[in-house]
Order: sequence, then C-alpha cells, then structure tokens
Amino acid sequence: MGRVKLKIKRLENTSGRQVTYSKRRAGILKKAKELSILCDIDIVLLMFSPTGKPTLCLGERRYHPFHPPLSS
Amino acid sequence: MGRVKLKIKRLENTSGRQVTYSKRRAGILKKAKELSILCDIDIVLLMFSPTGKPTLCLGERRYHPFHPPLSS
DNA sequence: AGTACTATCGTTAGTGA
DNA sequence: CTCACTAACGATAGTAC
Repeated sequence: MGRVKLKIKRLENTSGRQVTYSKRRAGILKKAKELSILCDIDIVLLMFSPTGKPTLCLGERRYHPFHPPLSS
Repeated sequence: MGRVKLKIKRLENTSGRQVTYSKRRAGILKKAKELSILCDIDIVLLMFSPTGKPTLCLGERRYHPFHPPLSS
C-alpha cells in the first residue's frame, strides 16, 4: 500500500523501522479487534517495538472461562 | 474493504462468521509476518476460530534470547 | 469445507509541519 | 516523535464454482 511497493525485508534505517512499526502496529491492532468482534473469537496479540516496548492486545470478546466453542 | 462496507459488529450468521474468519485470519497472519520482518521485531499472535481451533503465529524474526533491544 | 475473481473499501509510504 | 494528508497499493465481501 502507500505510495510505492515495499519489499518485505528488514528496513535498514532505524528511524524508518520505528515509523513503519508505529503505523503498522496501529493497523494490525485494528484488524485484531475487528476480527474478534466480527467473528466473536478470542485473540491475543503481543509484539515488541524495535526499541523493546511491548504491546498487548487481548481482543474485544466478552470473557468466557475455558474458551468453550460456540454452540450456535 | 470488499464490495460493501461492513459494520464492525458480531456477524450473526454462523457460516458467515467462519468464512470471514478464514479470510481475515489469512490477512492478519500476513500482516504479522510482514511486521516482524520489516521492523525486525518479535511478535506472537494466537487466535481461536469460531469453532475453537487455535492458530499460533510466532513471527519470522531470528531468535534472540531474552529479547534484547536493537542497539543500532 | 476451499479456490478464484474482482470491484470496492481500507491501509499505508512518502511527505510536510 | 507525533500528527495530518493522500496517492497508490493491499485486503476482502460478494459471487461463482
């Protein structure tokens, strides 16, 4: 996406990695939340920034102990 | 995306939830892999399908014990 | 269940402040 | 670094098989 195609390989520029991380982290967190709501599923997403800062996403599903599969 | 806008709320149709889950699971797994490679980070993604089947993604980063932040 | 197609919407790379 | 903008690329809803 964006203005040009981006090859999927490690970004060599440090600040570039951080900027790309910030943008894509927001995108994937949104995707995870959408998926958990749309499909009513449990999801866990844990990631560490290029500087080591962790982000944890636990989805939006209301809690069900022992994660029983849906019957409906 | 897709042909029409989709409201982000629980899909009431069971098979629709499963189809949407399959498509979006593929999308988010690709995003997670791309993010881990581009930004050279650790990422963990765990999710359960509407029928309870788990999927685990551990990212593509080469292993670093104790997850040291990048120095460069 | 899974694959293929594709119009349409969503994400984001590059840019500037 | 963070925010806003937007052209252009990417993901996906609906469909057909």
